Amino acid sequence: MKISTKGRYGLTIMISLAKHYGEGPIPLRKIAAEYDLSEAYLEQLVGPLRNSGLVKSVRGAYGGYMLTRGPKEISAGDVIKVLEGPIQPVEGIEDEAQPQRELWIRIRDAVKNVLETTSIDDLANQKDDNNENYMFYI
Amino acid sequence: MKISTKGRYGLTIMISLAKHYGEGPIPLRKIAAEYDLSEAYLEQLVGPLRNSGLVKSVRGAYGGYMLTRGPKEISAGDVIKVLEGPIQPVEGIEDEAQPQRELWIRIRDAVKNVLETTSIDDLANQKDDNNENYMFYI
DNA sequence: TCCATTCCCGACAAATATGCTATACTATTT
DNA sequence: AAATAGTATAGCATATTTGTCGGGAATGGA
Repeated sequence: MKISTKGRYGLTIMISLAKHYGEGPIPLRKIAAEYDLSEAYLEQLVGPLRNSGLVKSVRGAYGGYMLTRGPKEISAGDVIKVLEGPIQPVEGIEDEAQPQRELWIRIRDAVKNVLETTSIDDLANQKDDNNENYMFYI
Repeated sequence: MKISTKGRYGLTIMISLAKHYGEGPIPLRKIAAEYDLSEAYLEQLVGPLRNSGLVKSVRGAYGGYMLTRGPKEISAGDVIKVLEGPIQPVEGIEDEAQPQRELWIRIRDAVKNVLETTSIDDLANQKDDNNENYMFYI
C-alpha cells in the first residue's frame, strides 16, 4: 500500500504552481530544476492534470502551466485521484458483502477525508525542502 | 494507491482462522477450498504471517495453522503491515521536511488508526460472502 | 522571418511488483 | 511406512512503474 512518485511528483507540480499562483505561466523546466526531477517525466504527469482541468497550459515561449482555480480550492485528493486512480473502487465493494468490506470502506473514507480536507494551499505553505526519491509505504 | 490480493488474501486467511479459533489447526487446503483461492499461493502468504508470529503451524497429518492470539487481540494492521509493507515509511518522512510531509503523515495516521482499531474478530463477524478478485483502489 | 522556448504526443524500455505455478524438499501423525 | 502438511526456492506471464527519446506544433522575441 503505497503512494508512488506519480502522485508525489504530481503534488509537487501543483504545489509549485500554487506557490507561484498569480505570476503567470510557469514552465515545467523550472519546476523540474527546482525539485531536481526529470522534466520529460513531469510532462507525462501534467497531461492528466491538464485533461482533468486542474491546470491550464500556455504554449510557446514564456508559456507554461498555471492553476485553473485558487490553491485553496484544489484538494490533495483532486490531484491524487487523477494520477493514482479513483479513491473509490469502481465495482464490487458495494454489492459484495465479503468480510473485509467494512474495513476497506473505513480505510477509504479515512483517506478520502484527509485528501479532501487538505488543500494544495495548505501544502504549499508547509516548510519547503528537497524531494526525496523514496517510495512511501503505508 | 491500492491494496493487493496479498493483503486481502492474508486477511482472508486470518479471518478464516479466527472463525475456527479454538478448533485446533486448520489446513490451508480447507481455506483455499472455502474461498476458492490457490493453495500454493496462500502458502506463500502464510509464510510471513508465521515468521512474524501472528500464526503458528502444526505439521503432519491433521496439522494446519492457528492464531497465536485471540482474534480480538490481532488487528487488521498487524496483518497488512506484514504483507503489504510497513505502515510507516522506513526513512525520509521524519527528517525530510518536504511540502507533502504533513499530508503523508495525516494519511498514514488516518489509515493506521483504522487498521489498528479494527480487529480480526470484528472482520470475522461481518456477514460473509465470496472473495472477488478485483483490485481495490483507494 | 528565423529561432529559441515551451507545450504536446506517442512510442519504447528497463525495473519492479503482482499473482500465481512448480518442484523438491522436511517434519509429523497415524 | 504412508499420508498429510508445512517450508523453501525458483520460475514466469502480465501489469505497472518510472522513466527516456524523438518529433511536432504553437508562441513570442530579435
